[in-house]
Amino acid sequence: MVEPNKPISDSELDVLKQLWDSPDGATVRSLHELLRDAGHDWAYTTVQTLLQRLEEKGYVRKDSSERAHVFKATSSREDLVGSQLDDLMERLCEGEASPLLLSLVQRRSFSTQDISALRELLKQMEHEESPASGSADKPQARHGRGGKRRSERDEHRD
Amino acid sequence: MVEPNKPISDSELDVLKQLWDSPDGATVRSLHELLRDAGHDWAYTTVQTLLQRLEEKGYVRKDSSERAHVFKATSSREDLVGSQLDDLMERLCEGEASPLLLSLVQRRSFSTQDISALRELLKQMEHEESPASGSADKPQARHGRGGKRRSERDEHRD
DNA sequence: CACAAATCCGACAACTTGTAGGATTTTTTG
DNA sequence: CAAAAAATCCTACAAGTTGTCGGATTTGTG
Repeated sequence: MVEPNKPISDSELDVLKQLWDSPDGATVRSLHELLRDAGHDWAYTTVQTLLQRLEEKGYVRKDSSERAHVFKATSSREDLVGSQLDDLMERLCEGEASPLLLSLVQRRSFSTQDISALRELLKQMEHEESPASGSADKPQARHGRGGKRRSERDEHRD
Repeated sequence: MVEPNKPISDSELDVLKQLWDSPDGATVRSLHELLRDAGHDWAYTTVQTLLQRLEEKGYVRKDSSERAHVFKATSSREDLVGSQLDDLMERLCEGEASPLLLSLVQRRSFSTQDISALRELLKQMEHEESPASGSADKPQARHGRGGKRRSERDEHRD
Protein backbone atom coordinates (compact mmCIF):
# COMPACT_ATOMS: atom_id res chain seq x y z
CA MET A 1 0.00 0.00 0.00
CA VAL A 2 0.89 3.51 -0.47
CA GLU A 3 1.43 5.03 2.90
CA PRO A 4 -1.23 7.47 3.92
CA ASN A 5 1.11 10.39 3.49
CA LYS A 6 0.45 12.16 6.71
CA PRO A 7 0.13 15.86 6.17
CA ILE A 8 2.96 18.08 7.21
CA SER A 9 2.17 21.46 8.63
CA ASP A 10 4.08 24.57 7.70
CA SER A 11 5.96 24.68 10.96
CA GLU A 12 6.84 21.06 10.77
CA LEU A 13 8.09 21.59 7.30
CA ASP A 14 10.38 24.35 8.43
CA VAL A 15 11.93 21.97 10.88
CA LEU A 16 12.21 19.23 8.34
CA LYS A 17 13.96 21.56 5.97
CA GLN A 18 16.63 22.24 8.52
CA LEU A 19 17.07 18.53 8.88
CA TRP A 20 17.54 18.19 5.17
CA ASP A 21 20.41 20.61 5.50
CA SER A 22 21.92 18.65 8.34
CA PRO A 23 23.29 15.50 6.78
CA ASP A 24 24.57 14.17 10.07
CA GLY A 25 21.41 14.80 11.92
CA ALA A 26 20.75 17.47 14.48
CA THR A 27 19.76 17.83 18.09
CA VAL A 28 16.86 19.80 19.39
CA ARG A 29 19.28 22.43 20.48
CA SER A 30 21.06 22.77 17.20
CA LEU A 31 17.79 22.87 15.37
CA HIS A 32 16.51 25.44 17.75
CA GLU A 33 19.41 27.62 16.84
CA LEU A 34 19.23 26.99 13.13
CA LEU A 35 15.58 27.86 13.20
CA ARG A 36 16.22 30.96 15.20
CA ASP A 37 18.65 32.02 12.52
CA ALA A 38 16.03 31.23 9.98
CA GLY A 39 13.71 33.66 11.64
CA HIS A 40 11.71 31.48 13.98
CA ASP A 41 11.67 32.74 17.49
CA TRP A 42 10.43 29.55 18.98
CA ALA A 43 10.89 28.17 22.43
CA TYR A 44 13.13 25.19 22.73
CA THR A 45 10.21 22.97 23.57
CA THR A 46 8.33 24.10 20.54
CA VAL A 47 11.02 22.70 18.34
CA GLN A 48 10.89 19.58 20.39
CA THR A 49 7.18 19.20 19.91
CA LEU A 50 7.47 19.72 16.22
CA LEU A 51 10.13 17.07 16.03
CA GLN A 52 8.03 14.69 17.98
CA ARG A 53 5.11 15.20 15.67
CA LEU A 54 7.31 14.74 12.68
CA GLU A 55 8.49 11.52 14.18
CA GLU A 56 4.98 10.33 14.83
CA LYS A 57 4.14 11.06 11.26
CA GLY A 58 7.15 9.14 10.15
CA TYR A 59 9.19 11.87 8.57
CA VAL A 60 11.87 11.85 11.18
CA ARG A 61 13.71 9.25 13.16
CA LYS A 62 15.73 9.84 16.26
CA ASP A 63 18.78 8.15 17.57
CA SER A 64 18.48 8.14 21.32
CA SER A 65 21.78 6.54 22.07
CA GLU A 66 23.38 9.84 22.85
CA ARG A 67 22.64 12.09 25.70
CA ALA A 68 21.07 14.55 23.34
CA HIS A 69 19.01 12.68 20.83
CA VAL A 70 19.98 13.06 17.24
CA PHE A 71 17.24 13.54 14.70
CA LYS A 72 17.36 12.78 11.05
CA ALA A 73 14.89 13.09 8.28
CA THR A 74 13.74 9.70 7.07
CA SER A 75 12.81 10.99 3.68
CA SER A 76 14.59 13.41 1.47
CA ARG A 77 13.08 16.42 -0.08
CA GLU A 78 12.81 14.41 -3.26
CA ASP A 79 10.96 11.65 -1.51
CA LEU A 80 8.54 14.12 -0.11
CA VAL A 81 8.03 15.77 -3.44
CA GLY A 82 7.34 12.35 -4.82
CA SER A 83 4.77 11.39 -2.28
CA GLN A 84 3.07 14.73 -2.48
CA LEU A 85 2.81 14.28 -6.19
CA ASP A 86 1.32 10.87 -5.62
CA ASP A 87 -1.22 12.48 -3.41
CA LEU A 88 -2.19 14.98 -6.02
CA MET A 89 -2.35 12.27 -8.57
CA GLU A 90 -4.80 10.28 -6.53
CA ARG A 91 -6.88 13.08 -5.22
CA LEU A 92 -7.28 14.96 -8.44
CA CYS A 93 -6.27 12.79 -11.34
CA GLU A 94 -7.66 9.39 -10.52
CA GLY A 95 -4.20 8.04 -10.23
CA GLU A 96 -2.91 9.15 -13.56
CA ALA A 97 0.28 11.07 -13.76
CA SER A 98 -0.01 12.56 -17.18
CA PRO A 99 -2.33 15.38 -16.19
CA LEU A 100 0.27 16.52 -13.72
CA LEU A 101 2.96 16.33 -16.31
CA LEU A 102 0.82 18.24 -18.76
CA SER A 103 0.01 20.94 -16.32
CA LEU A 104 3.58 21.35 -15.30
CA VAL A 105 4.92 21.62 -18.77
CA GLN A 106 2.17 23.85 -19.98
CA ARG A 107 1.97 26.39 -17.28
CA ARG A 108 5.43 26.76 -15.94
CA SER A 109 8.54 27.83 -17.61
CA PHE A 110 11.67 25.81 -17.71
CA SER A 111 15.16 26.67 -18.69
CA THR A 112 16.53 25.17 -21.83
CA GLN A 113 18.72 23.21 -19.52
CA ASP A 114 15.78 21.68 -17.75
CA ILE A 115 14.32 20.86 -21.08
CA SER A 116 17.30 19.05 -22.42
CA ALA A 117 17.71 17.19 -19.16
CA LEU A 118 14.16 16.09 -19.47
CA ARG A 119 14.78 15.00 -23.04
CA GLU A 120 17.56 12.81 -21.81
CA LEU A 121 15.29 11.20 -19.31
CA LEU A 122 12.66 10.58 -21.89
CA LYS A 123 15.14 8.94 -24.14
CA GLN A 124 16.24 6.61 -21.41
CA MET A 125 12.71 5.80 -20.46
CA GLU A 126 11.77 4.82 -23.93
CA HIS A 127 14.61 2.41 -24.07
CA GLU A 128 13.98 0.49 -20.97
CA GLU A 129 10.29 0.93 -21.09
CA SER A 130 8.01 -2.02 -20.96
CA PRO A 131 4.61 -2.06 -22.60
CA ALA A 132 2.07 -3.21 -20.13
CA SER A 133 3.84 -5.27 -17.53
CA GLY A 134 5.78 -3.92 -14.65
CA SER A 135 9.33 -3.18 -15.47
CA ALA A 136 11.71 -5.00 -13.26
CA ASP A 137 14.12 -2.17 -13.36
CA LYS A 138 13.32 1.02 -11.65
CA PRO A 139 15.33 4.03 -12.61
CA GLN A 140 17.04 5.37 -9.57
CA ALA A 141 17.66 8.98 -8.92
CA ARG A 142 21.29 9.84 -8.66
CA HIS A 143 21.22 13.15 -6.99
CA GLY A 144 23.79 13.55 -4.32
CA ARG A 145 22.34 14.20 -0.96
CA GLY A 146 20.38 11.98 1.28
CA GLY A 147 20.23 8.57 -0.12
CA LYS A 148 18.28 6.85 2.57
CA ARG A 149 15.21 5.25 1.26
CA ARG A 150 12.48 4.49 3.67
CA SER A 151 10.77 1.24 3.20
CA GLU A 152 8.03 0.45 5.54
CA ARG A 153 5.81 2.02 7.98
CA ASP A 154 3.26 0.51 10.22
CA GLU A 155 0.10 2.34 10.15
CA HIS A 156 -3.27 1.33 11.20
CA ARG A 157 -5.96 3.43 12.49
CA ASP A 158 -9.42 4.33 11.47
CA MET B 1 -8.72 35.79 -7.26
CA VAL B 2 -5.79 33.62 -6.99
CA GLU B 3 -5.58 34.37 -3.33
CA PRO B 4 -3.94 31.85 -1.15
CA ASN B 5 -4.85 28.39 -2.30
CA LYS B 6 -7.31 27.50 0.37
CA PRO B 7 -7.13 23.85 1.19
CA ILE B 8 -9.91 21.62 0.04
CA SER B 9 -10.99 18.80 2.26
CA ASP B 10 -11.77 15.36 0.96
CA SER B 11 -15.49 15.80 1.28
CA GLU B 12 -15.41 19.14 -0.38
CA LEU B 13 -13.44 17.64 -3.19
CA ASP B 14 -16.03 14.98 -3.73
CA VAL B 15 -18.61 17.67 -4.19
CA LEU B 16 -16.40 19.68 -6.45
CA LYS B 17 -15.83 16.64 -8.61
CA GLN B 18 -19.52 16.28 -9.18
CA LEU B 19 -19.62 19.88 -10.22
CA TRP B 20 -16.89 19.26 -12.70
CA ASP B 21 -19.15 16.67 -14.23
CA SER B 22 -22.06 19.07 -14.34
CA PRO B 23 -21.22 21.56 -17.06
CA ASP B 24 -24.45 23.48 -16.56
CA GLY B 25 -24.14 23.68 -12.86
CA ALA B 26 -26.11 21.81 -10.29
CA THR B 27 -28.43 22.42 -7.42
CA VAL B 28 -28.03 21.19 -3.93
CA ARG B 29 -30.63 18.61 -4.65
CA SER B 30 -29.11 17.29 -7.80
CA LEU B 31 -25.73 17.16 -6.17
CA HIS B 32 -27.21 15.41 -3.22
CA GLU B 33 -28.45 12.73 -5.55
CA LEU B 34 -25.33 12.49 -7.60
CA LEU B 35 -23.36 12.11 -4.44
CA ARG B 36 -25.68 9.51 -3.11
CA ASP B 37 -25.14 7.55 -6.29
CA ALA B 38 -21.46 8.03 -5.80
CA GLY B 39 -21.74 6.37 -2.44
CA HIS B 40 -22.12 9.27 -0.07
CA ASP B 41 -25.03 8.88 2.23
CA TRP B 42 -25.11 12.47 3.30
CA ALA B 43 -27.97 14.56 4.51
CA TYR B 44 -29.16 17.23 2.17
CA THR B 45 -27.85 19.93 4.45
CA THR B 46 -24.46 18.33 4.55
CA VAL B 47 -24.10 18.83 0.85
CA GLN B 48 -25.29 22.35 1.36
CA THR B 49 -22.67 23.05 3.97
CA LEU B 50 -19.96 21.62 1.82
CA LEU B 51 -21.05 23.83 -1.05
CA GLN B 52 -21.06 26.84 1.16
CA ARG B 53 -17.57 26.14 2.34
CA LEU B 54 -16.41 25.62 -1.19
CA GLU B 55 -17.91 28.94 -2.06
CA GLU B 56 -16.20 30.67 0.83
CA LYS B 57 -12.96 29.20 -0.31
CA GLY B 58 -13.60 30.44 -3.78
CA TYR B 59 -13.89 27.18 -5.64
CA VAL B 60 -17.55 27.50 -6.36
CA ARG B 61 -19.89 30.26 -7.34
CA LYS B 62 -23.63 30.18 -7.11
CA ASP B 63 -26.29 31.76 -9.20
CA SER B 64 -29.10 32.68 -6.89
CA SER B 65 -31.44 34.00 -9.50
CA GLU B 66 -33.41 30.82 -9.58
CA ARG B 67 -35.52 29.38 -6.89
CA ALA B 68 -33.02 26.67 -6.36
CA HIS B 69 -29.55 28.13 -6.53
CA VAL B 70 -27.32 26.80 -9.19
CA PHE B 71 -23.74 26.07 -8.29
CA LYS B 72 -20.79 25.91 -10.60
CA ALA B 73 -17.15 25.26 -10.08
CA THR B 74 -15.08 28.36 -10.63
CA SER B 75 -12.00 26.41 -11.45
CA SER B 76 -11.59 23.34 -13.52
CA ARG B 77 -9.84 20.24 -12.47
CA GLU B 78 -6.89 21.44 -14.47
CA ASP B 79 -6.85 24.76 -12.69
CA LEU B 80 -6.86 23.00 -9.41
CA VAL B 81 -4.12 20.67 -10.46
CA GLY B 82 -2.18 23.72 -11.49
CA SER B 83 -2.57 25.58 -8.26
CA GLN B 84 -1.82 22.51 -6.23
CA LEU B 85 1.34 22.09 -8.16
CA ASP B 86 2.18 25.70 -7.46
CA ASP B 87 1.71 24.99 -3.83
CA LEU B 88 4.04 22.08 -3.90
CA MET B 89 6.53 24.11 -5.82
CA GLU B 90 6.58 26.80 -3.19
CA ARG B 91 6.42 24.66 -0.15
CA LEU B 92 8.99 22.14 -1.18
CA CYS B 93 10.97 23.40 -4.11
CA GLU B 94 11.58 27.05 -3.38
CA GLY B 95 9.46 27.98 -6.30
CA GLU B 96 11.21 25.94 -8.90
CA ALA B 97 9.24 23.64 -11.09
CA SER B 98 11.97 21.42 -12.38
CA PRO B 99 12.20 19.24 -9.29
CA LEU B 100 8.57 18.41 -9.73
CA LEU B 101 9.06 17.59 -13.33
CA LEU B 102 12.05 15.48 -12.52
CA SER B 103 10.26 13.57 -9.86
CA LEU B 104 7.28 12.95 -12.04
CA VAL B 105 9.24 11.65 -14.92
CA GLN B 106 11.53 9.57 -12.81
CA ARG B 107 9.18 7.84 -10.52
CA ARG B 108 6.01 7.36 -12.45
CA SER B 109 5.35 5.47 -15.54
CA PHE B 110 3.95 6.99 -18.64
CA SER B 111 2.68 5.45 -21.77
CA THR B 112 4.69 5.89 -24.89
CA GLN B 113 1.87 8.09 -25.95
CA ASP B 114 2.30 10.39 -23.04
CA ILE B 115 5.95 10.49 -23.74
CA SER B 116 5.66 11.50 -27.32
CA ALA B 117 3.03 14.06 -26.44
CA LEU B 118 5.45 15.48 -23.97
CA ARG B 119 8.15 15.53 -26.60
CA GLU B 120 5.90 17.58 -28.78
CA LEU B 121 5.31 20.04 -26.02
CA LEU B 122 8.98 20.35 -25.36
CA LYS B 123 9.67 21.03 -28.96
CA GLN B 124 7.09 23.75 -29.05
CA MET B 125 8.37 25.29 -25.89
CA GLU B 126 11.84 25.54 -27.24
CA HIS B 127 10.59 27.22 -30.36
CA GLU B 128 8.17 29.80 -29.23
CA GLU B 129 9.98 30.65 -26.13
CA SER B 130 13.69 30.94 -26.30
CA PRO B 131 15.07 33.02 -23.48
CA ALA B 132 18.42 33.35 -25.13
CA SER B 133 19.22 36.56 -23.33
CA GLY B 134 21.23 36.68 -20.20
CA SER B 135 18.26 37.94 -18.28
CA ALA B 136 15.51 35.87 -16.99
CA ASP B 137 13.12 34.11 -19.20
CA LYS B 138 9.77 35.55 -19.93
CA PRO B 139 7.01 34.45 -17.68
CA GLN B 140 4.18 34.25 -20.07
CA ALA B 141 0.95 34.18 -18.21
CA ARG B 142 -1.66 33.07 -20.58
CA HIS B 143 -3.82 31.37 -18.09
CA GLY B 144 -6.40 33.26 -16.21
CA ARG B 145 -5.40 32.34 -12.77
CA GLY B 146 -1.82 32.26 -13.49
CA GLY B 147 0.82 34.26 -11.84
CA LYS B 148 1.29 34.11 -8.22
CA ARG B 149 4.62 35.57 -7.64
CA ARG B 150 6.14 34.73 -4.37
CA SER B 151 9.54 33.57 -3.55
CA GLU B 152 9.43 33.89 0.14
CA ARG B 153 6.96 32.71 2.64
CA ASP B 154 6.00 35.53 4.90
CA GLU B 155 5.02 33.84 8.03
CA HIS B 156 6.29 35.49 11.07
CA ARG B 157 3.58 35.25 13.58
CA ASP B 158 5.60 33.96 16.41
C1' DC C 1 25.26 15.85 45.95
C1' DA C 2 23.71 20.01 43.56
C1' DC C 3 23.39 21.66 38.80
C1' DA C 4 22.73 22.26 34.20
C1' DA C 5 21.13 20.05 30.17
C1' DA C 6 17.78 17.15 28.13
C1' DT C 7 13.76 14.82 27.70
C1' DC C 8 8.94 13.75 28.80
C1' DC C 9 4.19 14.88 29.54
C1' DG C 10 0.43 17.65 29.37
C1' DA C 11 -2.03 21.71 27.98
C1' DC C 12 -4.73 24.99 25.57
C1' DA C 13 -6.75 28.18 22.21
C1' DA C 14 -7.81 28.61 17.42
C1' DC C 15 -8.88 26.26 13.40
C1' DT C 16 -10.67 22.77 10.20
C1' DT C 17 -13.63 18.85 9.04
C1' DG C 18 -17.50 15.84 8.99
C1' DT C 19 -22.12 15.84 9.65
C1' DA C 20 -26.26 17.54 10.63
C1' DG C 21 -30.86 19.65 12.87
C1' DG C 22 -34.18 23.26 13.06
C1' DA C 23 -35.99 27.85 11.74
C1' DT C 24 -37.40 30.63 8.06
C1' DT C 25 -38.70 31.87 3.60
C1' DT C 26 -40.74 31.04 -0.57
C1' DT C 27 -43.63 28.35 -4.05
C1' DT C 28 -47.19 25.30 -5.21
C1' DT C 29 -51.60 23.54 -5.04
C1' DG C 30 -56.14 21.63 -3.35
C1' DC D 1 -56.01 31.32 0.85
C1' DA D 2 -54.06 28.05 3.95
C1' DA D 3 -51.23 24.00 4.14
C1' DA D 4 -47.79 21.26 2.32
C1' DA D 5 -43.45 21.10 -0.11
C1' DA D 6 -39.07 22.78 -1.32
C1' DA D 7 -35.19 25.60 -0.45
C1' DT D 8 -32.20 28.36 1.99
C1' DC D 9 -30.12 30.12 6.26
C1' DC D 10 -28.17 29.85 10.69
C1' DT D 11 -26.25 27.26 14.37
C1' DA D 12 -23.96 23.43 16.40
C1' DC D 13 -20.83 20.22 17.90
C1' DA D 14 -17.45 16.52 18.52
C1' DA D 15 -12.91 15.22 16.61
C1' DG D 16 -8.72 16.20 14.93
C1' DT D 17 -4.81 19.44 13.63
C1' DT D 18 -1.67 23.31 14.49
C1' DG D 19 0.99 26.65 16.88
C1' DT D 20 3.10 27.33 21.21
C1' DC D 21 4.60 26.48 25.22
C1' DG D 22 5.42 25.47 30.70
C1' DG D 23 6.67 22.33 34.30
C1' DA D 24 8.18 17.94 36.03
C1' DT D 25 11.55 14.52 35.74
C1' DT D 26 15.77 12.20 34.59
C1' DT D 27 20.68 12.03 34.07
C1' DG D 28 25.69 13.14 33.21
C1' DT D 29 29.26 15.94 35.71
C1' DG D 30 32.28 18.58 38.80
